[in-house]
This record gives sequence, structure tokens and C-alpha cells, in this order.
Amino acid sequence: MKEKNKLTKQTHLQQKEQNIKTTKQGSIREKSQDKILAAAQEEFIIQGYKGATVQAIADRANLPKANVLYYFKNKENIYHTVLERTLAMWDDAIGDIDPDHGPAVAIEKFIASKVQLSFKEPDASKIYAMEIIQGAQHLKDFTRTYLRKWVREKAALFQHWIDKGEMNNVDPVHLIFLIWSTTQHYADFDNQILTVMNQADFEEEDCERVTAFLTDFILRGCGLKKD
Amino acid sequence: MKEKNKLTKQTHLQQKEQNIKTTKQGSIREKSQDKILAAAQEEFIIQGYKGATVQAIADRANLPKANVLYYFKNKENIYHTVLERTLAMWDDAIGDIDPDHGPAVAIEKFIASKVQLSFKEPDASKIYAMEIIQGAQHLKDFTRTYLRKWVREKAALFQHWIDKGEMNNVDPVHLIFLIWSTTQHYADFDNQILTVMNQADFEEEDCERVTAFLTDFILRGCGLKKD
DNA sequence: TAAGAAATAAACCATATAGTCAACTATAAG
DNA sequence: CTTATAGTTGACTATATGGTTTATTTCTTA
Repeated sequence: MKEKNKLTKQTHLQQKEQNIKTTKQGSIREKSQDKILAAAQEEFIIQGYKGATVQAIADRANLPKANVLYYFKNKENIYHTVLERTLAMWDDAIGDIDPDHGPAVAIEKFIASKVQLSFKEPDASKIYAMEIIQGAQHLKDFTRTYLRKWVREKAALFQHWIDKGEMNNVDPVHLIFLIWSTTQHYADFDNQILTVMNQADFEEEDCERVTAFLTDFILRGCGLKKD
Repeated sequence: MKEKNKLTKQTHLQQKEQNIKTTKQGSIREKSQDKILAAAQEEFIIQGYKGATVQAIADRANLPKANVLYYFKNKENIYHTVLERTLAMWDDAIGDIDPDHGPAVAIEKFIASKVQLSFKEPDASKIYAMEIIQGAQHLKDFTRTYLRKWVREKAALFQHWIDKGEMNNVDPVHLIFLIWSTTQHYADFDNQILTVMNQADFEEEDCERVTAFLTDFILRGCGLKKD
């Protein structure tokens, strides 16, 4: 197709522009890799791992298939990289719960960052969800070590607040699951939610409304008031 | 159950293959079909639609591949049937919210049946979840018609109770999403939950504990007391 | 028991796809 | 200018898989 040629030239020009400023090699590499990973993420969601073909990923990234395999050894490699990126993003966005300001602030912040991530990067959440539903074949270690530890730490923190009478006596682990599931839902099931609400896309105010609703509801369930 | 014609649009496909021969001889047919569908459901979850091979389904069902294709026209057909069964099962289990006993009982019953289904038939929930995450390519009609209507009806009911001052002023639609997501979570993410809790399998008491936790927490969020 | 229907099974085919390769171009460095 | 390195690309291959065909066996029923 002629379209391919056009886009090749375009890439070529971009590369020239880049090299004027940055002598740093690999910028074109990074750019291509980013395009591939973004395309791959979408394909993996829509088609699943097996259903996502390298050709389709290449098409979506406007690159020839062989070029995709030049940057990533194989399909598995692409998938791994997508997963890693997702986890890194999650880790970055959620981070830690700050114990210094008490349960209300902690829960508020947790919900807010989780909802924002769901609305801003639903695809990341979807990839993760599918991976877990399918048995976490590529993430066994992650859940068994990192995630288990994370949940236990936070649960202990909640338990501490409960013992001090600063919040209701709710099971901390299930409380975490509850926050997790309600926030994640808006990413994973965005299609269904939008269809039910007869809306084409989410807007900024949807994110805010959901944050407000969940914060309000969950704080009340914990016997807390918004700070 | 009152109106049982709720899912007729979806189930009409099933009829097609049914009445070929409906003597007592169909028992072996039914048996084989059940085995195939059960096997297929597991394969579709673990491998995704494209990744699930007819051969693997056949192996899991202890049947030769040609035999599977003998009972179902093709792979797509198997998947459709699995999906239909899932929806029928849900429709049957969740049913309607009974408006006569007020919000507390309604929410209690809704949570209880949803949690039980999650623990009893997690695979059904998983198939559905993956289908929605992947864009509901096979369920577009279902969400746009049936589900949208269902949510609106129930939301109106909640709104009615809110207007009468029988429960807190929480957004009814998002309340439904909240109940939906928290209950569904225990099916879709059972792997992750079990890993985090360092448990091999769920037991009866887990189901009860979750039901109690969610009922308690959500009722409190709604400003209600357990009946 | 015999005819015919249902079920089982193996071999086969066309197609799709992951991954390889070798040839080519563009760019950087010396 | 020359050479080395990075990137690009179409063509090729081996294999897996959905689905068909055909042959054989088992079961139902009259």
C-alpha cells in the first residue's frame, strides 16, 4: 500500500528532527517500541494473547511486521513488556498509604488515586484483570510476594486504627478488596457502564463524581467522616 | 420468578439444535454436550477465545475432536452456547429485586445471591467478565437492551426509597455498580484473593463471611440496618 | 434381528501465523 | 570517502489449527 510509504517517510523525518537536538541513540528505538507497546496493549485486550497477531500489532503501530520482531524478540516478549509497564504504572500511581494522617485521609487518597488511574489508563487495568482472571500465568510471583505483602501491610495498618477505635471494626483485608474492586470496575467494565448509562465516553466530571460517591460511601461504611 | 421471557432474545439460538431428536436417546447427546461445554468454558477462560483450540476442548472432555464438531457446528457456536448458558444462569440466580420488603431486605437478598453465585460458579462470572473487558463483541445487544433496562428499573426503585426517606441519598446507579463489582470480584479474581490470603481454595465459611461483610458494610453505607 | 440413525474416529486440507533470513537503506564515526 | 552500525523490509518456512470428509462402530427401534 502507498500508505505505508507515506508513513515511512514521516517516520524518517521525525527521526531527522530528533537527531538535531539529541545525539542520543535509541530515541528512534524508544519511539518505535512505545508505538509497538501501545498497539500491542490494545490488541491484547481486544483479541487476547493468542488472538493478537504480530501482524495486527504491526498494522496498528504502522510498522511492518518484521520491524516489530526486530525490536522485540517474539510475541511473548512484547506481552511481558506490556505487563511490566502496567505494574510499574500501578506501583507508581498507587504507591503507599500514608499512615500519618489517620484512616480517613488514607482511604480518601487511596480511592482517589485508584479511580483516577481507572479513568486515565483503563487499558492497563484491563490487561491486568485479564491476566488475573486467566490464572495469572505470567504474574504468579507478583501476587505471591509483592501483592500479598502489600495487602498485609495495609491490613495491619487498618487493624491498628480499628484497635485504637478510630474506625469501625470491618475486616481490613476485605475492605481492601472492596476498595480495589469498586475502583477497578470503572476501568475493566467501562464498556458496560457506558452502555448502561447510555453515554459515549467518560468525561472529567464522571471521574470526580465516582470519586466523590465512593469516598463518601466507603468512609461511611468505615464509620468515618470526610476530613 | 415472574417474567421468564426476559432472555428470549438470547436463548432462541439454543432452540435451533435442540429438537433434532428428543426421545430419551438425547441423554447421551446432552451428556456429551454438557461435557463439551464445561470443558470449553474452562479452556476459554484459561486460553481466551482464540487460544482455546477445539482439540484442547475435546481432550478436556475426553472426546475426539471430530466428535466435538459433530455436536457443535464450530468453535464460535460453542462459545455462543457457553455465553448463553452463563446469562441464563445469572438471570435465574439473581432474578428480581422484590420491592415489597423495603431497601434493607432487597439489598441483603441481592448481595447474598450474587455472592453465592460468585463462589459457586466463578467460571461463569469469568467468562462474562472477559467478554465485557474485551468489548462485549458477542453481547452488545444484551447490555444495550436487557441490562440497561434492568439497571434503570432497580435504580428507580432505590430512588423511590430515597425519596421516601427510607435510605440515604446515594446515587442508585453507582450503588448498583458497587454491589455488582464487589460481589463479582470474588469470582473473577479468586486466584488473586486466594493467593493473597494464602489459601488453596474457598470454603463454605468464606462465602458466608464475605456475604456478612458486604451486607453489613453496604447497608451501613446506605444508612440502613440489617433486618 | 435387521435397518437405519447416532456416535466415534482417523485422515485430510486449506489457511493463518510466529518467527527467520537475507538484502537493502540510512546514518554515524573515523 | 569508507566502513560499521542501526533500522527497514518483503519473502519464505514450518507448524498449528479449524473444519471436512469418509469410514467404521454402537445404539435404537420396529
